[in-house]
Amino acid sequence: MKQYDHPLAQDLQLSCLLYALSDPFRLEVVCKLAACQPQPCAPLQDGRPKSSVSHHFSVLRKAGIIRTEVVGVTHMNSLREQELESRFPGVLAAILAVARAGDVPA
Amino acid sequence: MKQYDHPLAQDLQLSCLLYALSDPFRLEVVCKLAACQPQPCAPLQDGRPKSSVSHHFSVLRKAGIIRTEVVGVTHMNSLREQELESRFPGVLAAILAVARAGDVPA
DNA sequence: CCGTTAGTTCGACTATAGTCGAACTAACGG
DNA sequence: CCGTTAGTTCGACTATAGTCGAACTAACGG
Repeated sequence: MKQYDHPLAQDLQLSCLLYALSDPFRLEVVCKLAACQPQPCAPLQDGRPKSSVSHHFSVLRKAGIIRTEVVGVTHMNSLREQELESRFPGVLAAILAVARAGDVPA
Repeated sequence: MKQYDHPLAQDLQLSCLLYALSDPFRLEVVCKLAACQPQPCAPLQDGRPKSSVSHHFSVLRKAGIIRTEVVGVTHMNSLREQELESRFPGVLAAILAVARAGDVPA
């Protein structure tokens, strides 16, 4: 399998970023990635079928939020933090801070 | 017409806020409001039919981003900046800063 | 009162996003 | 090679969001 295409930081759209993060599952994935990078998709599935998970990762990838690298048989995901920070200063950081704070486990 | 109901700051959801701002028209409305508050809906219509505009204002209202007060025959909208800042510190400010920077008129 | 202004609500339509099973693909491991 | 692991792609379905015209509503202004 070839490596993935990732959009250039300069081509990213704020609307797409916000949209991608407005889904609770995707936001959670991003939070978990922020806590532990890089990570394959599997541990983040949270009980969903692989095809759904794959869809969400693809949305995050197209929004420029994550980078996926094929390493052997696993696909390692990481956040494009520096690029996002230079393109959208403060945005991801503020969102992650709030999302983490809301993560109080019941 | 009665005044509107606005959700309490503590009940707001980050996902809803991000979702509301992920629509380019709504983001633009929020930017314009940030520049000039309070403002009625009419000057922000941007050529769309009233029913569409009303829908978008309602989404922003339900997400807790704007407050609408009925003043005579007009409905004055303003951002709930302080409340959003205390509920979601830094989020709106960062998004607005980026959105404004991208507002380079052609 | 009656017209006007400002915006909402309703309903029908369209488009898009998410969901998931099934078939597929790519690379590793023995 | 052949099975396994990890994830993608496809296609069908469902649900939700946005769009807009038409009818409505609330308050003002004369």
